[in-house]
Amino acid sequence: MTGKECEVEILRGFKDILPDNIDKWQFLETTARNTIESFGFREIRTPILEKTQLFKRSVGETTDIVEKEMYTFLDKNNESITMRPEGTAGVVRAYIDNHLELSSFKKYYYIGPMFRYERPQKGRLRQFHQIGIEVFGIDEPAIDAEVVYINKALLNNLGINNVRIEINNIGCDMCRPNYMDALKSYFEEYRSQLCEDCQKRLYRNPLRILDCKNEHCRLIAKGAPKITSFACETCRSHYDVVKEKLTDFGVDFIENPMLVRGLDYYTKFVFEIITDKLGAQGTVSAGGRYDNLVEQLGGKSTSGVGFAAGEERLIELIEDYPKNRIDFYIANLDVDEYAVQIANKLRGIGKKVYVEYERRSLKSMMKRANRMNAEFAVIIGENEKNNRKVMVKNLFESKQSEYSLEAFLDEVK
RNA sequence: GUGGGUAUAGCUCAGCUGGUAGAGCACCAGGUUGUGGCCCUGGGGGCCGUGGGUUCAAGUCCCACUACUCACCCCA
Repeated sequence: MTGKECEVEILRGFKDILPDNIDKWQFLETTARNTIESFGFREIRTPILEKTQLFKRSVGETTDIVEKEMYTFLDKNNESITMRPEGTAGVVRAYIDNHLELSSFKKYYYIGPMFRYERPQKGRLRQFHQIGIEVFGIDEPAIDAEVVYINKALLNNLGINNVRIEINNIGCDMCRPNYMDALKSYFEEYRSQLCEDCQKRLYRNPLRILDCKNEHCRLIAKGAPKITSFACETCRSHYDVVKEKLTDFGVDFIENPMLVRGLDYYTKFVFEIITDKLGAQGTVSAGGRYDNLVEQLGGKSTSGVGFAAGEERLIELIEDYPKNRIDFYIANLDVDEYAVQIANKLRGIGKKVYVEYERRSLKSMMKRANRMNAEFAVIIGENEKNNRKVMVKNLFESKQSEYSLEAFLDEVK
């Protein structure tokens, strides 16, 4: 990009999705809709802008997302508004706002852009896209397992198989504080040996130390107390049943007691789907249960469970997908009216038709037809027009023949 | 916010120890008065990211800035 001629440039961390790439995106999103809807979920669309407070209260005041990654502005009324950094908060807000707890419907999904002000790198952008599902008011552990199952089904339908599913129990308000205390006192003994970041984490969120990539910290973390010995009976049995159901549903998983989620609202069961093909950002999808969030945001106490998958990360993993192409390329040798007449007839029966209006040699038109991967070229000039005929070439089979217009339209029906 | 790498044609990149730009792909045209995919020929297009310095001479060396990229932090 030789800056000069391009004074208008895209923002850092933002990306255009060009037609060359769009087939993949459309495949991803239609596959996601079909898969998720096949489980009885329905789409919900919530605004990109919400009051800043919503995210502070749901995601957590002290998380990095809220502390340094949000696109937050004052609107003309001096109200602080934020571009959504994740999807769950908005859906929960809509659930409460619209009194959806009174509806018998509990299963929602969304697809759309999210915004986080971070340094871009592989698999990470400032505007990125997520596909997520949320289930409200179902406490049975089976639904947790179904959420994971749906996620796995989605990946399978996209042809993505080389992933692992990691799960963990992170406890609830009752038992997590005890566990946090135990972690704190354990790590305090090794304080001087921890990396700089972990020394900070020790007081902010000791759970995160479990997640550290530093080799030495990992060693220390290995000996740290496990949630299993602190989880309350409710959390423990919930988690155990989720595991049973996952097995029943045929979902392979790995238990990872070091698995931690970055958002504050998670409780009990959490999971992550990970690939090793994406560099440092291996998490393709993640989710879990959030039993306090609805109440925390002012709704009636209602449990929740869901996941969010990163579209850009999924895109990188998709290998096979249907390519869009046109059915008919009309090589129009200066007979616009006749060309349009034919094209519209074809469109009327659901065909994709590209009409060439540029005056160029037939040779170059045929080249274009080929590049567009058109199945047929319809060649028409004065001759064809005057005799109400069309010259049709099948570009896949390289066969050509002349038809009367009527016979041709009859043929393609 | 911090660290590493990169910056030459629309795209991917070559350009040795400094002598004033190249390939492949793409695009356009021709080889076929109205016919694609392969092949051949030709063509357009670059103040070599920006600014400064060293030098007779800088794409090439030095400095700064900017952008991109990868990684840390954190996350999908």
